[in-house]
Amino acid sequence: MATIKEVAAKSGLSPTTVSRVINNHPYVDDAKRKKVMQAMEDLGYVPNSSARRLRGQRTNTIAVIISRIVNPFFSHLVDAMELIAGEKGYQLILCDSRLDKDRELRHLELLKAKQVDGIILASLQNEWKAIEPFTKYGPVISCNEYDTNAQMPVIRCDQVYGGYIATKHLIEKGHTKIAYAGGADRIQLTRDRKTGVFKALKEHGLSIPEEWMFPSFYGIEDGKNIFQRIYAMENRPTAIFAGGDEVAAGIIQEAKRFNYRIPEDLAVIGYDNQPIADLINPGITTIEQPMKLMGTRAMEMMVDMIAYNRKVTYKKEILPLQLVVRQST
Amino acid sequence: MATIKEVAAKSGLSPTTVSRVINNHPYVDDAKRKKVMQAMEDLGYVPNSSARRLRGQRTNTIAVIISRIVNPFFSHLVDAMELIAGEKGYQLILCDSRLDKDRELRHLELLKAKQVDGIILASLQNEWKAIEPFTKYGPVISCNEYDTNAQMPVIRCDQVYGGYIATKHLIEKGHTKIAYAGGADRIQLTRDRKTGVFKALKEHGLSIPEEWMFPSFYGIEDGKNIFQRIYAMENRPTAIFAGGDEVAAGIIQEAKRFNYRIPEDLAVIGYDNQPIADLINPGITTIEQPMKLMGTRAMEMMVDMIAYNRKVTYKKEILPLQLVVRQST
DNA sequence: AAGGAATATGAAACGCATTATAAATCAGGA
DNA sequence: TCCTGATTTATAATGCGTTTCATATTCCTT
Repeated sequence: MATIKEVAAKSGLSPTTVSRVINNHPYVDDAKRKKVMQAMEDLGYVPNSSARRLRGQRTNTIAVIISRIVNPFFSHLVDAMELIAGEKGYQLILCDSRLDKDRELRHLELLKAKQVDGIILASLQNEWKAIEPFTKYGPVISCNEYDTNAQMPVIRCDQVYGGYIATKHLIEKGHTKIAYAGGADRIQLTRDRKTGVFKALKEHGLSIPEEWMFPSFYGIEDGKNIFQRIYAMENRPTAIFAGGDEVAAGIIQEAKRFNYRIPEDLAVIGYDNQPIADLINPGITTIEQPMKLMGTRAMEMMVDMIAYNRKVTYKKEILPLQLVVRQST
Repeated sequence: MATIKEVAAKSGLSPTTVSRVINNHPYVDDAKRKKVMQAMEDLGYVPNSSARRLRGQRTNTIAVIISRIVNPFFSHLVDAMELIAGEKGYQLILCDSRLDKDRELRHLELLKAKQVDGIILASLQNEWKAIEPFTKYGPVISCNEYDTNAQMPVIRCDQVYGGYIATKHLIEKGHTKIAYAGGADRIQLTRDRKTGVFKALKEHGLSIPEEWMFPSFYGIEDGKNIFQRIYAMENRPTAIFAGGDEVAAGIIQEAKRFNYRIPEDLAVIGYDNQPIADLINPGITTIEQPMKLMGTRAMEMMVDMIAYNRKVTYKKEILPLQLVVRQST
């Protein structure tokens, strides 16, 4: 309600001086500083954010685009980002692409309108070609998801390695009949995981028959379906690599319903190490992704890029992945 | 980069006309409208959001304050809000109070600085007295959480009823030795649930010894602790009301580790009907809260209040709760 | 004591789009 | 033909802090 002018009038000083007080500039007489503070207090004055943004060409706001906030993986990622953003004095705009290309692009427009200082992409439905034009309006970095030929900084994990150690673990447990249930192949992250899986298999002279490949499956229901399909087979796998703990959980739940023993009849390995992995019985052996760390680093990097006017040329940061062994394998 | 002036120059018209084109005002010659559109296209012009905010005194941004985004209850709530906000042309700022009073108040400051048009409070760590001063700066409504003597609109569920039907269910299953694990009593929602619990008990001449009251427990770990404490007792309850599915899940997991049979040795009822409730074994009997609906209605109400300049005097909206029976009772 | 740096303050310009006001043009009615 | 009202466009004011520039003091330094 009150403006800087009114504060100036009330304290008998100019708007300039009031502004100096607000922004902790030096060169303000102590007595006058106190007068201004008193006037601000009396009027309940708070600087208008829109005016500051317009003048300062900064919004102190960062957008994060994820694909599904109800996925615990993303909520943990966002949780870490929100914490750091707050510490650094930024607001966080939450944008959910809902796995939709156009929604994702619409959210990127925030940068053009200078409504945010930067965007963290933890959803990557579009190709680099579609995203690249936005990068000239401000910093854009990707987090978790990635695209090798994209020219943007990225914080992610080594998915090839993740697929590799998961499969290696199954092989070491004596399995040779391994099935694969991953996400869509159009996503590089998924492709890389698959590469890791096959790398491990190859090293041991193994492979996966077409019948045991289940692409594009995500949720618990999908997991249940997968088990149904396996159950109907004549030649069944003895182990399965699932590209997510939710899918793994679905497989396990359904398997139990059919009195299939886990891991004796079917070993299941998940991915992400989400809370459910430790909750269901048997616990899911899985690949832990450092979501907190990823969110933290991504936000820190973004804040740095904004501060240094994106002259910082971070390339990429690859965070560690590790196997968490529970009872499902 | 480009401003409205440059567009005006390029199209040989005034900023006013360009503005009219942008805002679809009538009274613009068709030929000129096209010229302007062409110029905007050529320059890749997008109106500066900060300038529009300053001039229009509107931000098209709404903040939602929740207490813990990693709690599936809140992520579903936020998911619904984000969807509606997007449909109505608003951005959503995510604020996590992390169960901290001061953090919550700091987030409320967004309204004073006119950084948002309104705030949805799905976290309520502060008393009405502390929140009330903010309401004169813009619409504030509460969602899920509430405070009966707060003078603000609210979208919530009938928690007394929830506690009542949950407990009634346990009693109908033949239990008389019922324990209670809720949240902090300083939260009205929790107090009301407790009131419902005791109402049902009283109707059957039952009560809960002090020893079986576990206040202020929230997560899975808390649930595990609670079981430990029960297990160490001489006189153990045969059923427990947990104020959240996570706590219920923790209790169940730990109980299983000690070969306690659920529900034979200990019946457990949760609250929220979160995904885990259906995932773990045995499935958790719980009280379903309509999170999607709550989020949707809260956002719709907020948008309406902003549109009608909060002359709308919505009072409160109470949404249905219902018992979902699974195997844990 | 004189010159220069450091300190202190205000007037005015600026960031960028919207809007109020004014003015010009044109159609239709008396 | 003159007047009224609808249509079209432009100039200037506005929203509200921050920053530049100019000016005035005070404090050192040699």
